[in-house]
Amino acid sequence: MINSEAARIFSEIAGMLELADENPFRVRAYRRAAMVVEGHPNDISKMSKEELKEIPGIGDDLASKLIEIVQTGTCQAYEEAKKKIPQGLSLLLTVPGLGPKTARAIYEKFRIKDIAELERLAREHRLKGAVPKIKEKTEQNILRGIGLARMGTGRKPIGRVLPVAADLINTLRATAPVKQLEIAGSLRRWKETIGDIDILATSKDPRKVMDVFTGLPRVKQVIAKGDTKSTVILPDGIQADLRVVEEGSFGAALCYFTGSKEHNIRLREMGMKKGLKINEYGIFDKKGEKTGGEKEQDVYDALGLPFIPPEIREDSGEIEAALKGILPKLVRLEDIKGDLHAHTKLSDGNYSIEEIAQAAMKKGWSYVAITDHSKGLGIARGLDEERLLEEIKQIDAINSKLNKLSFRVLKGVEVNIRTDNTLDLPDEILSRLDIVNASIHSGFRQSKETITGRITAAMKDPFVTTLSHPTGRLLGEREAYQVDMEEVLSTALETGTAIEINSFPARLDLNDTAARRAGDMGIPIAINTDAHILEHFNYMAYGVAIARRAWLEPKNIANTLNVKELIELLHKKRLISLKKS
DNA sequence: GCCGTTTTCGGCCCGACTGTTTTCAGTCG
Repeated sequence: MINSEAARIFSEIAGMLELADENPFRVRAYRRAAMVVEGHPNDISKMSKEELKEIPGIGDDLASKLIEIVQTGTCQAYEEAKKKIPQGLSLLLTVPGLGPKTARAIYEKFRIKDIAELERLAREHRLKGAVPKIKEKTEQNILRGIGLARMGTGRKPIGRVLPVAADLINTLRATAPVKQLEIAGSLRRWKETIGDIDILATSKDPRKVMDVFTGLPRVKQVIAKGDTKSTVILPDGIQADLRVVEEGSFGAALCYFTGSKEHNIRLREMGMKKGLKINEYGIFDKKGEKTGGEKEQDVYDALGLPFIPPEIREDSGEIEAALKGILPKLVRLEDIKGDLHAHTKLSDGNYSIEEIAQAAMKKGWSYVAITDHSKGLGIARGLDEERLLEEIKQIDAINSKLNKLSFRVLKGVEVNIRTDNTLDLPDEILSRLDIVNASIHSGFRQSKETITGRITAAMKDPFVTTLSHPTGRLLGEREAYQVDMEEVLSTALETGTAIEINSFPARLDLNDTAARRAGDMGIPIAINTDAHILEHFNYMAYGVAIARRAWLEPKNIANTLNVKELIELLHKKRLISLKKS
């Protein structure tokens, strides 16, 4: 995706300008541009200069640079900055706790080539004394920063962080003298990866809360401990911040610490124009009198805005929509009526069709699709024609038993898209199924054209109802395969094929930006769990969160429909192809 | 570098914590 590439270039330019001691506001302009380009729902390579300039934070100059990047893959300013700033110096910035000032001071003295060299210098205490303002403690901090960087304190998939955070919240609620306690930060916004856990609390005894927090047995390291704010490292290198505020400030602080930073800056700027000062302590009028801040809604009320759900606080149009009163009515977990992607023990799942049906009913759903793998996926004991026909019979039998319960098991398959563009099972079998999820499980390294060709060919099959995990990525494990998302989406629209948001925490595929694009185009989205064991049905919350981040409403989501409407929608393409032939 | 019914120039969010300092700079969020 060219957007993330352009964002990377801008972000690197920002870092290099900072090292060159450039105007900090110029640095900020590049940083802001990097974020808005990264999060922009449209493909920038398809936008004109005028359209680019419409994006907040992109002016004449940066619009030209974006065009340059689209056309040449890089831009003059980036290449020149790279020539000016030595690589060793840029590398220093990757160490947490080392900022531009210190990095430059160290570099000027030692001309470091890599991090290993920095580590050696710090370990041998050769920084202390040689570089101003570096003493023992700073050397230790540098070594710790290097360690953290190696451990990967980078962003982690939300699926790994959320359970840790939930556990932490429960413990604090039980053991610390807190009144209110909430998760804030990117976790509250359900970003797909999380940098650290932000927790906000109110308490009559903040110091005691700090003591309890930093003293928890699971805390591996205390990075900072103050009267109202502390930072610790938990197992797996997960960082957690806890902050205690006054009760009257809780709402303002919750808003502030939920972010995003860009969203907050917009709110503060709007406040300034109204003569209000908004910070984490509250809302203050011209005289400096506090006018609110106990509830999060106070902040939005002061600005004349409706409440904006945390998932869309990214300054990607939500403030404009709120001003116009056209915020989306985001889909909720309780809007979901069923799951269209689940595996039984006939392929690589662990439970029977009946057990899955029972678990789905317990969730309050009215249908579940059984979609075992097809034969090509030998490793998952994929089903051939014969075994699939047998499974269909079983489902028919179970449905006749369930008839009275107004619950339906849908007959389905997750059919492999083979490397030669064909599907793993013939149409005559697929035509007997309610749900046909097509997906790629091989040839991940093929060219963009080849993969895109395989996917679009599959969607042109009249019996394929859904494209599953469209990019094949596994967060933190495997990159997405190369695929022309724009072409995939337009083919989905033309053929009437739904696209999946796979809720598996390591997948979250489609991601939020692509899903938003798909929703804008009017493509039906299926939020599926891809369950292999019964507990996986709980992952639906992750998929719904991605859909919310993508601004999707119930009407965008196929599995908010009842079973009759659902089948009508997904089988429309079958009827059209019948008429043609 | 961006942005503007107060401005086309002069602003740009701002507070907590740490470490090296005797009053503050650097980093982070």
